[in-house]
Amino acid sequence: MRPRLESPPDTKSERPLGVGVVEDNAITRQLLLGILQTQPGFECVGAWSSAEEALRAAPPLKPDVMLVDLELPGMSGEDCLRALSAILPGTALVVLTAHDDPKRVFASLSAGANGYLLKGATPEEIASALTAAHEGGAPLSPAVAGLVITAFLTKPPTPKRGLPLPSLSPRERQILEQLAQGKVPKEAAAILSMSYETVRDHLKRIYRKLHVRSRTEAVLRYLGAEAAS
Amino acid sequence: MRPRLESPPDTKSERPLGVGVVEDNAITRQLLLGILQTQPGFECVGAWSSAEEALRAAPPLKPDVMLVDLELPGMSGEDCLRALSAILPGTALVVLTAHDDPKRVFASLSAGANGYLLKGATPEEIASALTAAHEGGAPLSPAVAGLVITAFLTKPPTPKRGLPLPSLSPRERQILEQLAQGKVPKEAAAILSMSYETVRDHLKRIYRKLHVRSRTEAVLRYLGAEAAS
DNA sequence: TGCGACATCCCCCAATTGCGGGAATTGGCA
DNA sequence: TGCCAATTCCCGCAATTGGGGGATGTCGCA
Repeated sequence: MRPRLESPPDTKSERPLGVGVVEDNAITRQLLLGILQTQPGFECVGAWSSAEEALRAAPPLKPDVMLVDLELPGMSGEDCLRALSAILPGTALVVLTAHDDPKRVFASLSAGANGYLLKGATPEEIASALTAAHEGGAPLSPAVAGLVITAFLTKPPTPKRGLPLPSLSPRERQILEQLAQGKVPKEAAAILSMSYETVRDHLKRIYRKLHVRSRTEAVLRYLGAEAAS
Repeated sequence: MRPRLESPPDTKSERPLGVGVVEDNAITRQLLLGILQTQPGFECVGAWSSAEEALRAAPPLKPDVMLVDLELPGMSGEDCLRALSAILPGTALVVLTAHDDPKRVFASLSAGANGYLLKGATPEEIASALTAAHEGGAPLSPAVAGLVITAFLTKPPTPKRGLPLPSLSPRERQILEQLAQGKVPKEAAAILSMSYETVRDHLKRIYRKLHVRSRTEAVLRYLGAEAAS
């Protein structure tokens, strides 16, 4: 699990929030520093261009909040988050990245991120996100929150797949797996980075091999349900 | 998965967002209307003081977004959300309430809410939340997002779905049952002795109620709810 | 007596799906 | 080296699907 910031705010109000920044792009880093100076109530205690540097220098500074980019050279952003949350349990971690890839979002959140913002957030949004994170909240960009909610509401199907499913090639299995997640062929194509036509092609073969004639039936077979026919 | 809000923004950046408000407290309602007038790009198409009134008057107005309070006289806010999302599938629903009770948050989200704001949000936050919701995002107040994330990360095995197929009429269940057996709509119609058109008609309603957009997804939801217990 | 929920059926339309071809590439394997 | 399975993509076509309207009839409730 993940310790969502044990130490609530208690100290709030007066003293400015100590913020640490981990961002490899110099331009962006400067931009963030500028925002922190502009928005009232923040004080940048440090800015680093790599996870390694931040891990070395941040601990003694004990920032209240850290803004972490995910695209870092060397150690990955997720590993950086994991390490930071272990070393600085009282520090809120807010991811700021251009990606809204579900994988990275979930990886970051389970690595200890308290918030997740997409680049494009306004200075005001970044500021209130930092404050909210420090106060125990989880500031998420709407697009990211949508992913989390969807994932949250989409859990029912007992994941006991991996059953027999004879003669299905690995690629065919991957596609079936997506359909079993409720995706439509077009989405599956995008997710697996292949042409929509190719997915349709694999589907033809899947149907023949499983002796079914619709997506729904194929998924039922895949989930091990006993579909009549 | 809910495939939150299928219809992305048709890209209508110019036209102001049509907003509907459901809030029983007159003071708060006026306050919201004032905010909508102050913030650029919004146009209030209606404000109602109860779920019943909103359900009666809103449909023909087809608001782009609706701000819904949870504390309503008569029909509960959650039921109101469920009904609205069924009747106005293209309308984004944003909850605005003082409660951050996990139960209500989850009930609202699985009832079809696209966003969830806590009272105390600033006019700017409300405005950007409405826009984000209309664009397919899920604006959540940080405190609410924290609940969702925690719930998401704290449930490896039994997810515990929201509700066991909310408000499906008996006939609708029979049809879903057939589809879950692998039948195609035509066969289901024959088995249940009704017109193919009627089955299609029920399907439309089932999709709306379950927030899905394909037979496969509906069956997955059905099976997931069955596996409950 | 009117209203709302349910159920039944119909029409239309655009998009998707299922299914039949064809074709090129890759990597084993005999 | 030739064959084959797996993958990738495209074209076309008929049927199905998802969604938008309507319209009718029953039933229970106010």
